[in-house]
Amino acid sequence: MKVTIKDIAREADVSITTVSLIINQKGQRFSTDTHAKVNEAIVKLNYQPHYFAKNLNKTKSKTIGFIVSEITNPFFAELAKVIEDILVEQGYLVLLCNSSSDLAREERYVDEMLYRFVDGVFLAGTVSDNKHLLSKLASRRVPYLLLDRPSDYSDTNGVFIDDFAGGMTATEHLLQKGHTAIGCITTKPQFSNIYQRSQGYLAAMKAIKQAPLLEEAGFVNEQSGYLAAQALINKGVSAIFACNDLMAFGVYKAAEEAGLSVPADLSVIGFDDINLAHFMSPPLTTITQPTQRIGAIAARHMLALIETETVEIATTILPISLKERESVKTKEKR
Amino acid sequence: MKVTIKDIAREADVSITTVSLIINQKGQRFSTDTHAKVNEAIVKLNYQPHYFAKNLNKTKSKTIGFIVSEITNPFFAELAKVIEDILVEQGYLVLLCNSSSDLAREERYVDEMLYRFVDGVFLAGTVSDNKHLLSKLASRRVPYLLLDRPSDYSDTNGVFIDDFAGGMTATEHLLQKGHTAIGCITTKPQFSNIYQRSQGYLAAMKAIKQAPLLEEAGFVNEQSGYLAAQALINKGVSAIFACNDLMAFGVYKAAEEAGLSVPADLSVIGFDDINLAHFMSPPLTTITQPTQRIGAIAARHMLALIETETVEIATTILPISLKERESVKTKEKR
DNA sequence: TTGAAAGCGCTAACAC
DNA sequence: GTGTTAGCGCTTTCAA
Repeated sequence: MKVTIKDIAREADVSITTVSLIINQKGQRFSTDTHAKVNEAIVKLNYQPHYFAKNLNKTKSKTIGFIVSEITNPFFAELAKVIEDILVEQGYLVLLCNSSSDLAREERYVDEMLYRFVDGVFLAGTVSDNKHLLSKLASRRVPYLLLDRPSDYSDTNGVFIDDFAGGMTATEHLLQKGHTAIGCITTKPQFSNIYQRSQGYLAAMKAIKQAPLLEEAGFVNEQSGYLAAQALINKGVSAIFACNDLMAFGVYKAAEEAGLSVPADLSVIGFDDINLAHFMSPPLTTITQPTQRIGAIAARHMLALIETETVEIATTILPISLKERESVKTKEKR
Repeated sequence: MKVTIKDIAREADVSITTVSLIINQKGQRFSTDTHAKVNEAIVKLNYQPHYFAKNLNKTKSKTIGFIVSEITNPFFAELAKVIEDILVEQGYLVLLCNSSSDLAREERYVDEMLYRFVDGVFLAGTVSDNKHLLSKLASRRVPYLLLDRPSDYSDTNGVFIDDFAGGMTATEHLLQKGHTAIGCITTKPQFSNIYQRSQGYLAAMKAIKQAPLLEEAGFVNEQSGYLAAQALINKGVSAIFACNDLMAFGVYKAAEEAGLSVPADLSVIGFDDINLAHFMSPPLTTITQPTQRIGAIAARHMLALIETETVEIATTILPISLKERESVKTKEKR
């Protein structure tokens, strides 16, 4: 059967307390000899601690939950990967769950995670109307960190970017290049951060008194972007700001089908700067999210929250930047 | 503090045995009245079972491990999503871990998963030289299922596709379209399934006595595909078979930089049929993996393995199909 | 129909 | 320096 601490104690001819303390690095007080005997027995019998027994009267598990709205969106996959790398390095295992932006499912995940005594949970791009869910976490005193999309309830720990500024930057870039008939593909206000990007667009358009051409996509994926782009193209835009890179893929497709060449006939700008943006034809000009930094800061912050046991509120907003590639061209005057 | 079974027993004025049995649907023998009392108490006190205590003398955890070689490859993200959807539906939680094709890391994950008493583990696209890892799983009698890439040790449960046939199909399609100078971007033999695709290519080329032009990419991503494509283009190919869709992105880029238009000057065919393939410019002709089916079969198989407690070996090989889009064009005779 | 009590493997307060 | 022992919350055997 399974080797237990008892077997080690018998083998090393000491008490189980001794073994337990030595295993948990709390055995300074024991003689070198005792240490040696115990360690030998552990190796000899190939002892492995028992997860459930070890944690029975603890509330931690060296496991961290990560709920993501859409794992097939490379932006989230890249972010999850960065964070997991750091956390694994620190001895944690990550329970990565895909919610498909379904609030009920997110709550279900939180329940399951709480049941399993996760040490903390990340919520990346999840539904923002999540008061109930967050209060569950809070009442169990489990630290959580929101990523990408803030909650509708302001006082939450999280790492975000300045979406509004990103939207403005993207739009201003297009404006600078001489475009005026600029369309923007946004989404429902519920996807608050993405919606903010289009608010930035609106602000930039308003600043120079240009009429905005906003199109609301159903989801924030390629297909939605494609459909919305068709509508915008019909309205005669010369440039489109897609509120994420995935939707920009859809814009490229709609342009091609309409016989429009990017960027000669239609300029396109995205948002996120996923790895693939560089490999699109033409390479996509986009707003870069500092994914590595977001991940690094988030992981460190989580570790701090877990280890210090303080559930302090701290929000980090990281700056974005414009990444110019080849999908935007100066609009020629006629 | 936490509400325990003891509190319920006191509240309902029965013994803890009674409560335990009723909670675990083993209380047929109790009176309706007793059932009612217990259930009321559970609701009233908002009782939640204690994960660690409940599992203390069990070897299951309603958690399933999923090790994936590269979560940022949409193919794996899509596959993981399909499987997770089914498993969650069945009451399991998935421990999704990204290994970046690092064997040591995969072993580490297996250890951690075993430590946490996962009910089973999926290995998707992981390193095939994994005898040691698999034997750990086997000796603990934890069912596992390989996906995408078989192990170098034949007798493993798994769901795969016919990679060799896929490679042949892709190549034959190019041949049929009149191409003869066909390059193929493969990878190291260690990535056995992807390598098999290029073996299919080689077989198809050999069958009509055409000299193959194989280029080995370092990794199986966009950048590697890009570099390999440059080399192939320099050799004057008129068509390229990229052994996965991600590499095809790199081919598109290399073509563009070389001033070649796809498919007019260069035909390209991929492998996997990720969602994005449809949105590339031009839409990528590729070999379709039946991701939904793979996932469904794998999930069902895993559930069966877990529930029947039999660790039977069964390998499923699913057929692939050619998905014609617009990246392949008939080669004109000069 | 119901309950008492042993025990799962480990931790930690306390005693020596 | 080291060991005894009482739990942690739950399941399960056995007795009533």
